[in-house]
Amino acid sequence: MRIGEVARAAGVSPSAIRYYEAVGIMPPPTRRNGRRYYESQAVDELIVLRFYRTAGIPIRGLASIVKHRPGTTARRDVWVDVLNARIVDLDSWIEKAEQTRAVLEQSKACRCNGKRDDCTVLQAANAQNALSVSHKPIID
Amino acid sequence: MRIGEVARAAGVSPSAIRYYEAVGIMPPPTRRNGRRYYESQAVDELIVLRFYRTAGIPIRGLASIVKHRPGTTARRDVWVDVLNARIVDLDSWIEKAEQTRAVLEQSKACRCNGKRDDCTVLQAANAQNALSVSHKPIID
DNA sequence: ATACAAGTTAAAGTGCACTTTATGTCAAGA
DNA sequence: TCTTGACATAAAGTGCACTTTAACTTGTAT
Repeated sequence: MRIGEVARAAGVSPSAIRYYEAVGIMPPPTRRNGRRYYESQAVDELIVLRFYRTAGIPIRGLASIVKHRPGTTARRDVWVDVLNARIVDLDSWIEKAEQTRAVLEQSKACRCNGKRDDCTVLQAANAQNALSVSHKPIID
Repeated sequence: MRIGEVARAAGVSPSAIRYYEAVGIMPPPTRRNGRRYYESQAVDELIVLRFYRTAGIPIRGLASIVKHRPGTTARRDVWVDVLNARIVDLDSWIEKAEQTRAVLEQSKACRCNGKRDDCTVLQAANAQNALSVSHKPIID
């Protein structure tokens, strides 16, 4: 299969596939006349990659996760560790998002009309900012 | 107050304040000898801005939300609409994150050893990718 | 023979929200 | 007076994950 067909089958763009190859998370396929030719297995690899990306695992993290994936010369424990790390991140992110949602909801009730001490938004802001542990985006 | 003091009090950087002014979400303060001098109220404004940013509202969205904030010549309904929109976004994001977490958890059990049909990761990937509604990061 | 789709590369562009840098000005304390 | 720190600006840089562009080659159908 050539790159276009693989791309359609896996639901990613050809340029993304080339990019994945360039950064080392997809193995370079065989070439004929300069063109890339893939085994059908490559589609599965890309589907899994897309899954990990959708799950918010950054490209940097994928390098190690791809190496230790089941079905390769793998260390399952390494792979599971990476997944667990991501799950922990997701959990803390969800917690934070729920807090934020609550504060947002609460602040809608603000009727301060410019009076600082009546301002629910400002109170919420102070509360929220106080406990703001920095969180990076987990999913995009 | 000069910019440094305001920045410390609000927990943002001076350069961020200048940036907010440049993009129009902070009003330009008075100047003396070229320097910015702020009223103490500006600290509150910045705390609220920081709160909105932490809640994942992008700069673009802040322009309209700032204009209609309580205590200004505001239209409360516009402001509440923007907050509601963000809450809806957050909700769908949280739902997605929880799904992803579950799929990640489930895929840890994979024992496929290279056999395509036994691969829990691939199955999870297919399931997840099938329902992937595109979600932008809500919080950073 | 020729047109067209699909592939190739390197390099630059995108979007977001700032930060960093380079260069210069201003006010106050020793 | 001199130094220091805080401020000013414009422009470029950062990080991430690709995408887009420009210029070129290849395979296939008519």
